[in-house]
Amino acid sequence: MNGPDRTVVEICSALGDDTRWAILRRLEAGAASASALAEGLPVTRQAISRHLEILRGAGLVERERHGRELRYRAVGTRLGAAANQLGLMAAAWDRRLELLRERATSGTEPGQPG
Amino acid sequence: MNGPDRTVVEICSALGDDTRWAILRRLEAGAASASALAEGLPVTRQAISRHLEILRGAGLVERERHGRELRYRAVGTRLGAAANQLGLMAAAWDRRLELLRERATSGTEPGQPG
DNA sequence: ATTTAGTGCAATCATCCTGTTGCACTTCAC
DNA sequence: GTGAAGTGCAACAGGATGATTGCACTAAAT
Repeated sequence: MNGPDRTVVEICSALGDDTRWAILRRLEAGAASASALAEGLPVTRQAISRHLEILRGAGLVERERHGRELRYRAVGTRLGAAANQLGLMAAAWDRRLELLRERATSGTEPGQPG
Repeated sequence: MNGPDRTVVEICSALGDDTRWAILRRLEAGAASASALAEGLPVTRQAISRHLEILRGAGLVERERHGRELRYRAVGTRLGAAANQLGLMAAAWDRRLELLRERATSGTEPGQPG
């Protein structure tokens, strides 16, 4: 658990917005174009298009031409990897806390290194 | 996979910032106060204090009095739950894509519902 | 060729976020 | 009590972000 991948920060940043979650929820029901998404959300097509670019940059979404429209679909690969990494990190944090408690029980004070 | 928990969005938002990652990385090496953290990071103590409040609001960090100082430590419980949820979501997305490919192979076009 | 649907790009605006400085308050040490 | 360390709160500046409008471009349908 050295440092967080750049990708993870990017994914988290992308998932830190309500509108983007709304978009992803729509995409869970099937691929859709920016215009189609705009008809069900309280923002303009251009705003959604921008959000989709961010999601695509984070690897959460891919697009595909279908005639004159671009259909976006949610892709789980990157998100799965990020989730795994976060899970490991969380486990490490909890493990650390357990170790501290064990040492506390054995009477040794675990001061700050540095 | 109905909708994302409010907590997950908050956690993602909290993890979408580089300074906060830097703080968490420090906390992985041991609990520390805002002032102590400020000595190793290129931002002021007040800025760090604000970040710590955000991390605390997301449940990624807890604090504890030690004399006149407040020591913060990373807690994995919430993050673990969020990671799990994200992992399930990612798996669902990939599963959806597989289903589409299966149907495509059997000749049926999976148009958009709606 | 004209119309229509879908998209992209640029400029603009309001808002939020991050970081700063400055000051007041508490608490430990002397 | 005095000084120093640690913290909290408030006001402010700068930059990033989310959303809008307006216009131009491409591709399918008539």
